Amino acid sequence: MTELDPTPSPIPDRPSLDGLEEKWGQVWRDQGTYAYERTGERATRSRVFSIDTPPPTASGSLHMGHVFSYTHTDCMARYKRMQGFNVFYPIGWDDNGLPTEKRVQNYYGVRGDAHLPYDEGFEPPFAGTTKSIKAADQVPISRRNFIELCDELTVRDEEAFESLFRRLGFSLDWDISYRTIDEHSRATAQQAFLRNLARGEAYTAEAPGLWDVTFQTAVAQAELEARDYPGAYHRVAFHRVGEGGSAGEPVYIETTRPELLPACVALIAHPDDERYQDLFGSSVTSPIFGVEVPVVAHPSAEMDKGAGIAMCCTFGDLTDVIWWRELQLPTRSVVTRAGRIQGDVPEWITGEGGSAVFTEMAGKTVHSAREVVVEALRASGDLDGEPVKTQRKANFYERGEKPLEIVTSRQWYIRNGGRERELNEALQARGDEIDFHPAFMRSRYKNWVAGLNGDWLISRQRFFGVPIPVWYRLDADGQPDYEDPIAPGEDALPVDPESQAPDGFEESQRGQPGGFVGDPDVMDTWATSSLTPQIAGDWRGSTPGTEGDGLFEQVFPMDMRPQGHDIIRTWLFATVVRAHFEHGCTPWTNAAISGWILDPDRKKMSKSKGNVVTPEDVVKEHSADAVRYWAASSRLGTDAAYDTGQMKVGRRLAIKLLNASKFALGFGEPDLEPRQGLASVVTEPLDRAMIAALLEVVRDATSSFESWDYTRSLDLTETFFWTFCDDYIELVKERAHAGDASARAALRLALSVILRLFAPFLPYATEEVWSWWQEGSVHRATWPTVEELALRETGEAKVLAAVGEALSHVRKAKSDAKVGMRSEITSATLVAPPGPADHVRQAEADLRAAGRLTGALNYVVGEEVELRDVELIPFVKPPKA
RNA sequence: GGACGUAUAGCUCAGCUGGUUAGAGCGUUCGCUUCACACGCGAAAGGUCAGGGGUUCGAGUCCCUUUACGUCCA
Repeated sequence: MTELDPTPSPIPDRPSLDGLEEKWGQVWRDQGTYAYERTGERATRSRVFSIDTPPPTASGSLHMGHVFSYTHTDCMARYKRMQGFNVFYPIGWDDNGLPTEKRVQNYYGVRGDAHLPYDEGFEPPFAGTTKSIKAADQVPISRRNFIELCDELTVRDEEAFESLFRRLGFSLDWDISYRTIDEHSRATAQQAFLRNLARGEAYTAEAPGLWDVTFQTAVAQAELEARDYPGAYHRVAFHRVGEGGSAGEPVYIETTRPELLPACVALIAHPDDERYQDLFGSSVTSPIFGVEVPVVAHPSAEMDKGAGIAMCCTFGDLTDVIWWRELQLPTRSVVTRAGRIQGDVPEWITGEGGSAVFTEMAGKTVHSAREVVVEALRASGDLDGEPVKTQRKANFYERGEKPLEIVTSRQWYIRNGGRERELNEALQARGDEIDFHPAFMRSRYKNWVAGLNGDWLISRQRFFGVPIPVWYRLDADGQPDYEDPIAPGEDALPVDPESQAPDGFEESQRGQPGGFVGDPDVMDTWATSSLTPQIAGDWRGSTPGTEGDGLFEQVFPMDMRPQGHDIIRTWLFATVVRAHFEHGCTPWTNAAISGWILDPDRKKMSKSKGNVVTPEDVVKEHSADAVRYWAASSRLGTDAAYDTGQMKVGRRLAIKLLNASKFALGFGEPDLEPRQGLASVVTEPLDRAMIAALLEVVRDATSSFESWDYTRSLDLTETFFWTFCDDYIELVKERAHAGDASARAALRLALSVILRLFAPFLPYATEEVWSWWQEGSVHRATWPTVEELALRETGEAKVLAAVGEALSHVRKAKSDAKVGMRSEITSATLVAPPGPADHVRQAEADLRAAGRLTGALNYVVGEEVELRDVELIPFVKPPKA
């Protein structure tokens, strides 16, 4: 438990938010205020609230979206902590993968090249000193040098995040941290993979797949982005095989990719299409290249699009892959992994004319090759009309700039229900076991799972990632045996198959016939980050010094997964897949989905639009409590505008809390018998009424938090607080000043509760005020309960409301008369229904004091409350002495 | 084309299972140096609840439909 701060802080003369972040940040850090208790009676599943914190991409830029969603999580974490839970709130960094590689390339001006040897004393040409560098100017360095730079830069990037997160007061346990590239994460990811492999959930296959030519890596379905891409329809003539093999009647197809003509393996039309009935089963020849291909029927051909008949190439798009697989067509690839046409004339092109055109295309990019083919089609008369420009949808890697090609390669997959109905249904059903907040986010999950059309491709041909932990035996000819990979033992993890030899082999046998090779690939980032509960919770039980403390059983399945809705298809789904296979359950019971931050024009904030603000500056300008207030004012699942106005409101609220607290405490303590509770001396009707109203707030604010609606909790507390300041304090200040125990006790009782209700949202201001008169941290105090507000005689909340309304009419009278509030009212008549009138009478003395009603106050029964026949003496400021 | 969401005051948003005269904050206007706060206090103006239809004694709220916007998937 937290030790008390030994130095009491006196109430300052002029309370301020300045310096609170430094002051309390240090105290929380020193005292371990938010430390998870790994041992002891609270270290048990039922008393733990565990959070699967999103590991930010350290190489990415800090933006308001981080502030937004992490604040949401922190409010829940703080509430649960005050509810008595032992909160497991780790911090992780997602630093492996392509984003880091790209940043390292640009920052240092280098490029990884697996063929180069390690250079021990390598100094990069730049260090953040260049804005952008062309690929050609990047210095090629070895894989190991490259990884060293990745490590170096991510650590630096993480410091910037940590500094911001600490300043915002996120109650993370900084001692429980991981990086998705560190040894523990690599071992965990490899162990999970090897278990998937052993159970048959991971497999390798040689298959056509999406390939990014820029990054030279395979890409998964979840990383696709369909974008508009300019293209042109080319109407091209194929020919029926005529008498004696001569070119017969033309059959026109329309294609946006004529350069793939040499890769054509069939023409496809819909089986019901009247126009092509007589062609099905026959063959046609391709123009220029003269390759004979069959005309076949397939239901996914679109009758109403173009000519209704399409050419199937290996491979132009994902439809080609489906046709190729389902119709068992041959493979005739011509595009290489570099995105260029292969050099040799393929064996299926035999004619002289065709070979000549192909030779001209060889080595060219697909774009240039297209021009060659179009020119040849024009010359041969097989291009009908001119190309018609169009906008087509093309698949892009989400980080890439060129459309993806489809190439055949050997890759690793994890089953995810994209090819098996039963598994798909089981994973959809997992979605029903998770409470999504808001609930409609579940349909995003289900839509995605239901629409999967392939397994999860996890291998990447990159550098900075977790290596796929297997080796392959080489036969006598030096050919690898992919069917029976060699796996390391779990105790040996993590391994790097590129630098370590498998058991039973010597390093000298690497690449030798009869020896072995290591798998050169790394796993996709998601293949590691899908294991954040296992990594943070130490599933392997291998964190040094903590072996066997049973942490995983304390925290798993976790209570909460916070994240954005854009990564439901990736991070959320992938995590479910891993837990489903490994643990047979969902990884968490709740998924809290935050929205996005839009700029004030309702556009998504992004660097390219130049509308990004840096969170550090925002926090410095408005204060952490203010920025948190803005974030907490948006409910889960809703996008929010970046709104400095709302931050100013939060700042004013925090300052008001300081000032009002100082004032309320300044009246002094009530006289109490030893061990007498504050509640026992709250006897005046108005004081009891205020406590009764507060009791309702406690009840509703608590149930709101329980239903994950922290925004409502904040709103209820805030609304009460303003009434407390504007009406209640105004009404009782004279009585409290005079020493009345009921008022003084009520003020302190209410303040204690209000501070705790605000604590999850405004951790700095509440902690500051708490320190003026209470022991320990407000953040380890217990969440307020209805019981602690139980008075000897229960109050009637309506009394405060009625007196407040009467006071409001008094103010209006003065405001209408344009006189100051200090003006005295010598006579007035209050019109009110009997109920409210009676309520006002119960606290008439307080009303008189606050409203400076010195003379007669008459009551008249009426439907509407109003103040009539007001006689007042305008207050005149006495001349300065 | 499909799924999900949104539409309430000039702006940002509440309004939960249908029930007085639709609320808040910001902004605007007017006023007040009230012994915690001018980063303050008080007051006021401001809405055909996107359009249409239906259910109901009663609809911002439920149903149907149209429109617009957003996100995701084809």
